[in-house]
Amino acid sequence: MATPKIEEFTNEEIFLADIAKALSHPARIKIMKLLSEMNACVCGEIVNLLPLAQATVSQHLKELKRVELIQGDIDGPKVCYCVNVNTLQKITKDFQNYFNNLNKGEKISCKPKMK
Amino acid sequence: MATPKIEEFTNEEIFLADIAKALSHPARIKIMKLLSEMNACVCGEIVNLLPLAQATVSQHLKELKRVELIQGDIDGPKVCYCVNVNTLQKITKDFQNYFNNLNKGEKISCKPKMK
DNA sequence: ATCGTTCATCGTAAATATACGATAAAGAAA
DNA sequence: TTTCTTTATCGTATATTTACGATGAACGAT
Repeated sequence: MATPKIEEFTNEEIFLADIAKALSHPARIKIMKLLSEMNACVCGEIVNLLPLAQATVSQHLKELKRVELIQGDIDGPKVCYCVNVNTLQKITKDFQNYFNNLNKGEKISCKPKMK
Repeated sequence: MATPKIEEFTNEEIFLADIAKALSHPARIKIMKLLSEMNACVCGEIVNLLPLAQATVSQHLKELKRVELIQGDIDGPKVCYCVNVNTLQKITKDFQNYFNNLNKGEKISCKPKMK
């Protein structure tokens, strides 16, 4: 046993996984797209653009807010959502980095007889 | 109700979400990193580099295999895993595209008085 | 043939995620 | 005020995920 069993994940690994989790549902992928196309959008409009009930969409918005990918601005009885530009730029950079590093490997694949 | 309720998600939305799901756990983020750094790696080595039991790691490897981010080559009693370069290149491009489009918006944030 | 190693799968427990109707809260409109 | 609209939250059902020990299958070594 040359390599000692590792004890924890790094903060970076946890962070990237958490962002990936926030984007791991088609509804949330779409909400991000919608908000960036429309710059901002009230909740009700988003609900109409998704094949889901209002309560469910509200949950998905909450998950995106959790990682600060979006923010909501209360506007009378409505809530206007928009992309959080700071977070978006950070994760864009972080994932570009991550993918770039993944692509750096020598790409010597094992024999391709897949299990 | 100007916008008719949408019925389904697009294949692209489903695909991106599915890849994000495959990367939504620190162990799987790390496995991809390890495999790309080492080019290839037998399962047992991966188990030693993660704070998880062998059965659990095997499950995570299965999830990465499901979306074809990695492949396994049976080598006697061992299994040698490596990154699937084709898939990696595809998703790198797809996510770069997705993030680029997200960043294209006019970035007029709603008033930042958050909920 | 038997044994040890390696890894996937099974069984299972606990936690988390997804979905929706119902309700509550908050403001606009009457 | 009363009512309507909008949205978050509650309650709840179901499904999926995560984790691990135990077992089984495949192979190399003895």
